[in-house]
Amino acid sequence: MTRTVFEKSDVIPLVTEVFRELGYEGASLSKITARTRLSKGSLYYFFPGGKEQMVAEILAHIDQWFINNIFEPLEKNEPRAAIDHMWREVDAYFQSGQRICLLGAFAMDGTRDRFDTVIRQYFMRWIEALSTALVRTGVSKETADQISEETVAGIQGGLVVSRALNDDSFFERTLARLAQRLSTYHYLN
Amino acid sequence: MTRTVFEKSDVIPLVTEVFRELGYEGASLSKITARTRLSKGSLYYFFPGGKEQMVAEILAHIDQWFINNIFEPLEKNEPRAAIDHMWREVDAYFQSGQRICLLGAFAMDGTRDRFDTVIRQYFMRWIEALSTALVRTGVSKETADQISEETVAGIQGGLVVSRALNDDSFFERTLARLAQRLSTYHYLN
DNA sequence: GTCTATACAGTGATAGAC
DNA sequence: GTCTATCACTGTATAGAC
Repeated sequence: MTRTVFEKSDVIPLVTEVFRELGYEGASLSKITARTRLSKGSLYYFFPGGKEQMVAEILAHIDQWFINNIFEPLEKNEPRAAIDHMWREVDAYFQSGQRICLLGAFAMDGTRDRFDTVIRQYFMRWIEALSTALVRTGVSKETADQISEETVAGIQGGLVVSRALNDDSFFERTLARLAQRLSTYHYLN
Repeated sequence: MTRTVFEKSDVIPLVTEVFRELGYEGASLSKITARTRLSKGSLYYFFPGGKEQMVAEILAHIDQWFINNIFEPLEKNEPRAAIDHMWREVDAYFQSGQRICLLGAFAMDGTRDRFDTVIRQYFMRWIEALSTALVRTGVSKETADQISEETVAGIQGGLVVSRALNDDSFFERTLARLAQRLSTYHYLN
């Protein structure tokens, strides 16, 4: 009889996948226990606040990952390199479209109201960080804002349609087109 | 004491709004009865198959609306006029971003598996209908497919981010940019 | 075609043993 | 830090009166 002992940092990725697959309301405690192999007791040990706390911590965790791996590089590093880096990270993170964006998905249903602030901040910072990088390549603020909005929305749309069609190649093509278009702006400068 | 008597065609739009706001799992029968002012008894009279049947009929209804108002015009009418018409209808239908796309939202969670076929067909037909119209303006098949994928994904992404930011103007800007970009293709021909 | 009453499974959450 | 047992409540669905 094996007994696995976890700490919270092990648990979060496990629970995250369940919410990603089933959504906030769809991820019932029994579904979560079944898929994580953790009992309700253990779950409430880590998250005394229940589902709401789980998701709050999951979203904070995802947000932090994007800050570290995408937003801050865009804000601070050499902009063209940071943009290239963003495309690689985005493709890897979303597993070529097989993984959805939890913050985007939660924006679409009643869950949004609960996690309003994190969701808004995440998208605002992504758009602003990308715009900042573009401005540093010499693109005008107005153009940079426009193309950043278009790019971030394009990624989300790619995830939606790719999943709707059940076709990973759709997401790949979308990323390639967006990256191509973005580069036509910053290569000019 | 007033008593309102409905037929199914009256009920579907009412129920649709509830699923749009709350998602499949979030829209419990008690939430639906509260918001539509119809009792469970009445609901099961119209939809003996329960929630699953409700959503199946809702999605079929939405799909049919898009076929009549957007897809068939794109496939049959003068292409540039049909594309202009599409932009107006899309903006009106999604109420400038305040209304989400149910088929897109359902693609993002566990609901997708239940309504797999309708969801896939809807997006495939939209992309193909738009591509067909573009080809008829003289754009090459390859370019038309590309720009159609980009446009449909862009609309979905606009809805996601607009709602995430809680900012209708984001959706409006997204539509304007996509329409502008699309026109640069078919105006050339 | 409307409704209320009811069944009973599944829900989030807690207590307490190990 | 793990678990099972149990709680009150909400979930979907049905029956039957009007």
